[in-house]
Amino acid sequence: MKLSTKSRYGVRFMTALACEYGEKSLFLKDIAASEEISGKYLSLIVIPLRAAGLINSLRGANGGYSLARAPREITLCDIVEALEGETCLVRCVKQPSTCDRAAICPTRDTWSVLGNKIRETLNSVTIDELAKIKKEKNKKSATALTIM
Amino acid sequence: MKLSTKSRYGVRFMTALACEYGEKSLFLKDIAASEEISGKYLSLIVIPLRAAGLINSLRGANGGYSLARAPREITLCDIVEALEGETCLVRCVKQPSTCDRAAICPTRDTWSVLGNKIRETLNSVTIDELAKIKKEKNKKSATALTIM
DNA sequence: TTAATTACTACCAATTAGATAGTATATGTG
DNA sequence: CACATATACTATCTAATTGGTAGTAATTAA
Repeated sequence: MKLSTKSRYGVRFMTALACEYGEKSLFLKDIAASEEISGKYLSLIVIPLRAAGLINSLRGANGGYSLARAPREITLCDIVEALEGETCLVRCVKQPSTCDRAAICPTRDTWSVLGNKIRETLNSVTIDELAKIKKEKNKKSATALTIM
Repeated sequence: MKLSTKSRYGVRFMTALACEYGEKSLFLKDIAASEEISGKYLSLIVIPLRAAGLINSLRGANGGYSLARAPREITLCDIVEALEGETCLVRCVKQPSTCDRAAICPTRDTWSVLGNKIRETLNSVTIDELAKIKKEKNKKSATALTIM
């Protein structure tokens, strides 16, 4: 029941892109630097995000990444599912054939419901909101530094 | 985001006990046999359940396990937290000191909310309900066999 | 005393997580 | 065209976790 760093880094990457949506595309290395994440590692995380159609990328000099659609159209569920594979908690929920007890199992329904609720919650948060929070917090910490 | 077999086995163990609550205590090996779980492995899982005060145990001949309180007073959250340690998705939610970005982090609040919702959902299910479902399903599969 | 049961400790194999490294490929610019 | 710079891809590595086995100690009813 731990969220992998892959998902967390992915969300941070996407939020960074969301902050500049419509303005410009960003270099991976810059995001990695400002988020204090290994660039090489982040470059692996980015691949499934592109495969899922969440981001656009441009190679070569002055290339970079940008969101494939509006921040308010991208939820945490999109990101986590792209990176985590399936969000469902136990395999038997989606693939009953993998467990011959599926028909008798009293808990299977419960795991299914729980999985749905988790997806629901993840879907209720868009990176648009996260970007706003990020900008706000950045501003605050900036003025805090100024005062000091 | 996968639920460990430890948690799943633990829930099945507890549900089996709930089915006999007030009637008798059960031997671990019998539960292991009927649930098709390795007895040795299950005997490890049981330890934290006892430590959490969810079950009583009696050693020696005619010993066994029984629930420490009524099935409707035991939720999935009790079991999962006993076995999984903490249900929270990211460490920084409970221990902000482990991440020096906690104050600026825009996603931390989200993980916190998600964790609460998961706990809420887990808490909404008691093993009393699971025991009822289990008894029902067992009955059905029994009659199904008879018909055949 | 003995058989049966839980309690405890140690170990082990396979998988996954979290990276690092190097190379290939594309592209804007001089 | 050449070159600097960026993404794309593949391989590898280490540490932690997962899922499980094995053996022994302690307890208790008969």
